[in-house]
Amino acid sequence: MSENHQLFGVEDLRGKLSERGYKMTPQRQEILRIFVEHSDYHHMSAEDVYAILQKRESEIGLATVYRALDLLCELGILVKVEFGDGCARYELNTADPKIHHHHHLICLKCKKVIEFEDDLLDDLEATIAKKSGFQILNHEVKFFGYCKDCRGEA
Amino acid sequence: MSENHQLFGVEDLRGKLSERGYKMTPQRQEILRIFVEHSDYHHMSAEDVYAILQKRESEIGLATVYRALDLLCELGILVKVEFGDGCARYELNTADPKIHHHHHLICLKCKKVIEFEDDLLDDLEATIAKKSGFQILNHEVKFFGYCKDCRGEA
DNA sequence: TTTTCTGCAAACGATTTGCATACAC
DNA sequence: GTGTATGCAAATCGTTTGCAGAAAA
Repeated sequence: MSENHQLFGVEDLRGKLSERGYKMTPQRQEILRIFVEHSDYHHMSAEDVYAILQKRESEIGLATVYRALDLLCELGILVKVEFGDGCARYELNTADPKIHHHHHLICLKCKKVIEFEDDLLDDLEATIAKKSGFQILNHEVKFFGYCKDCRGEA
Repeated sequence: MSENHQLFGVEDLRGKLSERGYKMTPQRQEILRIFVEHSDYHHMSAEDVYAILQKRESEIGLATVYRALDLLCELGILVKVEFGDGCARYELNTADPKIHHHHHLICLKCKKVIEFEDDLLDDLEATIAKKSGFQILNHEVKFFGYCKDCRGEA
């Protein structure tokens, strides 16, 4: 498990919060810490986070988890992702989105989600910006198909 | 409004259904027809489809709409897309997905969804297939940012 | 005739909200 | 002290499901 300061420190959080008139609370701190500590998992749902909190005998309620996740997204600390299974997941937004973008490979058979660390969308973004006048801040790419283990059976 | 035979005819539907042991029903036919007739809109939600049916004084229930949409996706006739607003949309899957892929540009301010007709992901798919052994059947790309009208105000 | 499909209403699960209290500033 | 945040429970909303009757094969 990584230390807090590696990815996102308490003071970074306090700063971003107060910038926008929000308050620092132990709940928000702890929920963010869960993402930092589990940064190897990627994408956790609100229920996942809540389950971890309960294992720690935390008193934090599910509604607070949802509110904190929303807020952390608004601050650009987390990113919301949806895989089409009816529940949203959240991941740490790494410092420079241009550098660390990754894609999700979703297996239609076993429902596994594989991360693919590579971006290669800069050209496409430039093309789109030029043709449409759209200012792109972020993107989300999902590939659907069969993973190595399932491709034979389908 | 286009004629049925241009995009997807009744007999195509009957064929795909019976291939897999499903039955042709007027409900399924009508729901598909709505997509063909509104192919200029793209992505309609179940509620959108239901609203159109009600305007036509159809007796088709919402549950049937959901079931038909699922089925049409399973048959590869429709494609399900999610924009993160908590309700799924569906679009006609054009005959050859390799040819007609498009991307969605989602404006963070006015929530408008703009279609961008261009793909350019073949190289990326090839790279992923080679590196990960994942067999890609389909992909979904969303870009988040500000549209031409909103980019000044943000 | 047999099986699948439909419509309705009830159930469901993820997320949001109202409210009184507790806490950060 | 003031305004925001919390926890709880209830409400909401999109979607799914159970069931009895209707329709396709």
